[in-house]
Amino acid sequence: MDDLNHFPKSRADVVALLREYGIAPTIQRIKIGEVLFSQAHHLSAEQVLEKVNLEDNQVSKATVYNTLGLFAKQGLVREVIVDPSKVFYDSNLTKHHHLYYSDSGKLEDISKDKIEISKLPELPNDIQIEDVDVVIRVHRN
Amino acid sequence: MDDLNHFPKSRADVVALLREYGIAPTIQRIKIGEVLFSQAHHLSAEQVLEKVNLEDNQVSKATVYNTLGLFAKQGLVREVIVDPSKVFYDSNLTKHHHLYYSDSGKLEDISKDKIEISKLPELPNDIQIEDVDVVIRVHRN
DNA sequence: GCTACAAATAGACTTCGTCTAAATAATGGC
DNA sequence: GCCATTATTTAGACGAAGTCTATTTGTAGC
Repeated sequence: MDDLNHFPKSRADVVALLREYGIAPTIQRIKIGEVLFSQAHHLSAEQVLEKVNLEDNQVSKATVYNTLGLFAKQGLVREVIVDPSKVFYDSNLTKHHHLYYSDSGKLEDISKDKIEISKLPELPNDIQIEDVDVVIRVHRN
Repeated sequence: MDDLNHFPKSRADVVALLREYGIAPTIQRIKIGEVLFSQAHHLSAEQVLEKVNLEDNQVSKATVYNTLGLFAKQGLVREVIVDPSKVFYDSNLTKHHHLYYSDSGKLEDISKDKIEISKLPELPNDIQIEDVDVVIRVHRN
């Protein structure tokens, strides 16, 4: 598999990425993908909606929400739940953790090698782990 | 300091707890405290509102939200942000982590000794760490 | 071009949470 | 105790994020 985390991605890259994750590439999905994968960042659904419709109203709210949900389900983006008021969609496909500024609402990545979890609990067999999220909540003095 | 985590707490216990955390014990705050500290659990604001007003309408919505916010600010309860649709208030005062079932929305505690974080990133001096939250997101097969 | 299914749409609606302005305690000074 | 001041509570309007429904549009196979 090629490097999944080069940014920005061309339209063709986005189409390939969608296919790779089993998602039929429609015009709207490609557009949303281009917004997400233009760089490694964290966008709320509302921000995606806004960015997608900068020129003209082209993608509806329902489609943005549906598409982000689909992307997340297929593992193409990661839902980051740190802000009580909205979900962030993270286009960084590599494993990593998060630093959240509760005063400003800003969200930053922490690379995987900066945090080490040396012990995890045992879980029943019928339970699937989706993710182990580490969030360091901070604020400025 | 006495054991902060015996449940259930009497009315007098709740009053003492509020005082200990610098919160003036009003009728409404005591009532909300009694609901929270009747056991170690995770309640949403709406659930607290409902439980507090089982008999009669006694505490308003605004007061419940204000009070939970105040309790959290003073460190009396912990806000747990794992569910995209609502905040949970955790009455377990000891350090611990969380197991979240994304299918059912159920939230469980994981005791501190089951997870070991052996390395954390260095952060600038002007930044205060509020919390290091570890959430294991799982679902049933 | 038909048929059948997948995807997108507008806009109403729900839910959680916040805000405002007014009423009701509680507190300190005397 | 009485007044002035401050803290707390309240009802209900409001806002933001996200969901739902019914309809329309697009697409694939034939």
